[in-house]
Amino acid sequence: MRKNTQKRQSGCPLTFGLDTFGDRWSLLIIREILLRGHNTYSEFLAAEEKIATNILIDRLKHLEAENIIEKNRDPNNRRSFIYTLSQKGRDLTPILLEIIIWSGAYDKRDFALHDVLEKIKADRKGFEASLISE
Amino acid sequence: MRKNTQKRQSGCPLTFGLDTFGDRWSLLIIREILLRGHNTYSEFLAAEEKIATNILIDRLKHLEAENIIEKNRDPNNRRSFIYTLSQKGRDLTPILLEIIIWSGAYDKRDFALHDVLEKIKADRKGFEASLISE
DNA sequence: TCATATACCTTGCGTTTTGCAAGTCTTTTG
DNA sequence: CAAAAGACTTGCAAAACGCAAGGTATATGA
Repeated sequence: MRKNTQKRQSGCPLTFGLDTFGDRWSLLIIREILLRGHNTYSEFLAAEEKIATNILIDRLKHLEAENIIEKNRDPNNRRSFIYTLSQKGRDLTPILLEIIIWSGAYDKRDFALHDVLEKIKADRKGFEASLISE
Repeated sequence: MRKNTQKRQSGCPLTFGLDTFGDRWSLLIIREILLRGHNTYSEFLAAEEKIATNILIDRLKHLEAENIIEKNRDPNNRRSFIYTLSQKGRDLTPILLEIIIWSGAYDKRDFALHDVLEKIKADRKGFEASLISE
């Protein structure tokens, strides 16, 4: 497991953000929870980007340590855990939406989350508020 | 140099963004240009995060290949090159500002870019527009 | 109750990326 | 014309990543 991905302690808020969630996987996990309603380890594993199990568990632990996600037992299935976003995690919504908007403008292929982009275009503030408030 | 940091081709706009600028250094280079008016290799090297020379040149080439920055000779000093943001690069402004806002809320230490955060709080839209338009 | 499946991890190992130090090449300056 | 400035390049060790193969609980169906 990565050694806590050394924080650079530069005192810049951009650096702080990048050190906290700025790796190749953290925001994808947050996407799964925030925009797809996925909440379990196995749902995250099934995402189209195919995260490796050791990386996934490392990022889940890291995000939990940063108080961005919370881990609780599933009351209906004792094998399973439910990962949810904290307020700190939900407050990442504007960042995710801005990345989606930017990519929507410059990626001329694709489209997953097409519905999300449509919702953003239709009512950015309302959609954002619905995600941020619990 | 990294092998073009394989794009995951998942068709998700979030993935597209992360593949394009979502590493530990790209946004810091963009910060230097966008928020600090720094435009040269040696200015980037002098940033407080202490990027290594091989990583810096790799990211500059990558961002140039992605048409996010442009490289031109300094007309006043033929040793030097001037890196500037393209429109595509300036359009990353909202993402940077949202990260700064989030970190401003959750990083209870210190502060570089304190002036930037103040400007955002005072007039988010106006400040953002001034950065995005050339 | 016993085999099988589900869900969440851990471990080992080879590959890739990063970080550091040192060196090169060209242009400018005193 | 020697020294400095500016932009890289190279080599090597350390860290992070990615894959495949376990391992440990809990549930489920015969």
